[in-house]
Amino acid sequence: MAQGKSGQGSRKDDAVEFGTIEAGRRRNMRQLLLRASRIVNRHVVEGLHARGYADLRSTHTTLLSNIDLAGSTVTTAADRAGITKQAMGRLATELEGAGYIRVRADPKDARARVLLLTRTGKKLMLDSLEVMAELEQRYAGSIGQDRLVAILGGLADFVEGAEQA
Amino acid sequence: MAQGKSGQGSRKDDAVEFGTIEAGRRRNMRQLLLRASRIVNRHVVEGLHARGYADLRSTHTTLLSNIDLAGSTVTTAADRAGITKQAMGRLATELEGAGYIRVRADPKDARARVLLLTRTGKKLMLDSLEVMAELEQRYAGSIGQDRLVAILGGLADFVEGAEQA
DNA sequence: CGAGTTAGTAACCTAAGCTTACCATAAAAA
DNA sequence: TTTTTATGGTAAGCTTAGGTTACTAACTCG
Repeated sequence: MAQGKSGQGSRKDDAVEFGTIEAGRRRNMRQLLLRASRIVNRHVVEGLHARGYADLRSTHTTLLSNIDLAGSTVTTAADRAGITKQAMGRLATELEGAGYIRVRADPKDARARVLLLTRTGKKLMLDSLEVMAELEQRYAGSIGQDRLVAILGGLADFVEGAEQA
Repeated sequence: MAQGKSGQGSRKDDAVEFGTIEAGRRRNMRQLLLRASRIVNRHVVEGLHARGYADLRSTHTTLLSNIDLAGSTVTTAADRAGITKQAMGRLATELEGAGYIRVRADPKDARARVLLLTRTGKKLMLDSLEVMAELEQRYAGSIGQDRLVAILGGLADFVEGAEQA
């Protein structure tokens, strides 16, 4: 609960210590992450649309960036992406319907369905990599390459560290 | 995760250049931000619940961390938070119903509604600041204080820079 | 004073994921 | 070889967090 410091406000209603509030208000980690990811998501969608992928949403890249060229199962991709297999399965259905991936049976496991890129899907993959690369360049130009790298590296470690805990 | 580029690169279907894909696949900014913010959100909720605020969701701190102690209007808080006033208005309704804030008419503007913390709300504010402080300490312990600071500072500049563009 | 702007609300929509429940197959145990 | 348990996947529905459109009431400025 509250930190038991002494100095307090004069009015009854203010009988709570507030020395630290303004400090805490600045750069709230939760809010920064939220806003940053909204910004990036918006930019990714814009970039994709600008390249003619009108039917794609940014989350579709979650599948793309988590399958191997040789093909990956739904569960594997989901694990890598850090989402449930149901969520990944839905992405797969959508991308399959749009012709970007095709789904093959796994010869070693009749339960598994292997996702792999079609020709169109590979083009999409390249384009989406390009979108991200352009965005990162733009961001680097704005806040500095070194700081961007620091963010990405730090975030990667953070995510990795926090997810096994 | 390796699965190098050496697969079946010779088939017709693979006639697209893929040299850069593996590189792009690592540490995707969009995905990192998304996962990191999910993690932090979850931790915030856990921390709040652990302190007895069972009825709160993490987004409620979006209001808390964007109003002044002297009171702020819905629109001001929304602007600071980077969300619409409708969204902030809803948060205000919820927090008012739960007794954490109270809403007063603005003497200078009959349209405006000023949000300010109740006694309980101030306690909540302190507790939520404490939650964040603890989390940040925990994160600093995991990835290092300096890297955490770099992330927060970098993100703050990123958000600021990107939002006016 | 009237035109346009701003604070706020209401109703509905969207995105992205999660939970619970279930089936079919595979792998481990008995 | 059965039985049991774990795993890949799907389905249906829920949750979170926010946005869009549309509107009212009040403010501001020429």
